[in-house]
Amino acid sequence: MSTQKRRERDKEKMRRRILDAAKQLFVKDGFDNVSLRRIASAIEYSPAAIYRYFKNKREILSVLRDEGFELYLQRQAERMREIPDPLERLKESGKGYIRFAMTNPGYFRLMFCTDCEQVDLEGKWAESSMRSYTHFRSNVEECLALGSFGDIDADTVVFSLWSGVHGLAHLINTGQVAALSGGLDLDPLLDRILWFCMRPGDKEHEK
Amino acid sequence: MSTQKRRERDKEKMRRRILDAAKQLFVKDGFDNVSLRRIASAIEYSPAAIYRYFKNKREILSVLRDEGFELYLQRQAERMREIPDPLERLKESGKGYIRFAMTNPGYFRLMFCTDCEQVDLEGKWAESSMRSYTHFRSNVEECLALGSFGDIDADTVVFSLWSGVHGLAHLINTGQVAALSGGLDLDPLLDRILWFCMRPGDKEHEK
DNA sequence: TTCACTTTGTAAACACTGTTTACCTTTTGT
DNA sequence: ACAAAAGGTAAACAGTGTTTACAAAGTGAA
Repeated sequence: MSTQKRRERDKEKMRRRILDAAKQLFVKDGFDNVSLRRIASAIEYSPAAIYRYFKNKREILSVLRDEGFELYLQRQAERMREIPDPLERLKESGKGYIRFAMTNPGYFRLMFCTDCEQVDLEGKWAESSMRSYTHFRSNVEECLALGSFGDIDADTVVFSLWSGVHGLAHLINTGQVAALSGGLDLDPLLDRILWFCMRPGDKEHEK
Repeated sequence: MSTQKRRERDKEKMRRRILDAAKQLFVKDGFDNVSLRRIASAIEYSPAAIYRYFKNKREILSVLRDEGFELYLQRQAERMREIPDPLERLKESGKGYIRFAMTNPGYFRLMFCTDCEQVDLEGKWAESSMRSYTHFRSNVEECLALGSFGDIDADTVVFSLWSGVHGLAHLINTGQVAALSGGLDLDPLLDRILWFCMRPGDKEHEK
């Protein structure tokens, strides 16, 4: 009867325990520096037990990544609802991306910096990240409709801004900005960078 | 007498053999997926032999990274010498960066995507990458002197452009652009992106 | 209750990893 | 000729992800 449902709940509970333990460790020490034995001992089970719930270590990463995107997307969406102006909203979402990378460096790396192969189990690059991308893209298209960037196609703007924000986050994350900016106050610099990336373009396409 | 010098040359030759084998493997399969035993068997020595020439695996990476930067810098410098206009030169160096990332994905990751900790042996983030940065920065400053980006500080432009180009390279490298651009012709898109990133800014600082 | 069957957990093994140790041979400078 | 140093290695150490064989417990039906 309901035995089966209870067992399914139990199974889900166990998966959660594994995911929580793994997330904590991955975020702290990085995917490659966490062994299954450490995850196992964190939840006080044997290493082999984990394989009853996940087919391998990569699948754990994959699920965590998806959950992370879901959470990130939700928080982002909340904040963005309060900003009616598309361009202002675009800037703010860029700031959110950077803020996320700085406050959760481990999680950021998990979500945005692991290559497709490493996480991709069934040949489809997680669709949660796809949804994040779609949100961003429609925001850009709003701006374009208002003429914020002049006469230019969406793809160019989308990938330019995405690259800019992502690259900045990545450079901060790997410690390269800190190594080269030389004790500069980072926060106002970030604002200026975002402002620069999203500065208005020419109304006329040259040449 | 000259015995000592010959021995030093021999030692250097052996280091080269190790570096060459390691580079080939690292570039093909990634740092973490290459074992010392594979490097060792590639040069037909025992694994332990390598430790007579490098203190550990990370040091091999560190040296390769440095050499890579040296080479990259040299090639870049050659090309750039032929372009007198600073802004045009800046765009071209961005293209060089992307081209490098696309034609040598493994090497790109080795050089630009390994975090400081992983390669940093003596607490100093390799100075060869620093020189690359200095080159780029002075190019930006030339452009600023000509008013190419309006009235704005160097740091903002430097980090904006660096982020943009680096981020794009990284997104291409991890397969995310391919996954999302959906069969678009990449090459002309790249041109448009670079053109967009380096579009002229306002002459007047708003607000 | 008894019985087959599935589920859940584990110890042990497998084939790896980076690195260190002890030891041997060869080369060196005196 | 001889002590010292250098170059190379097999074996071991402690670790990795994963699989296997097996035991215990829970389940549903006779």
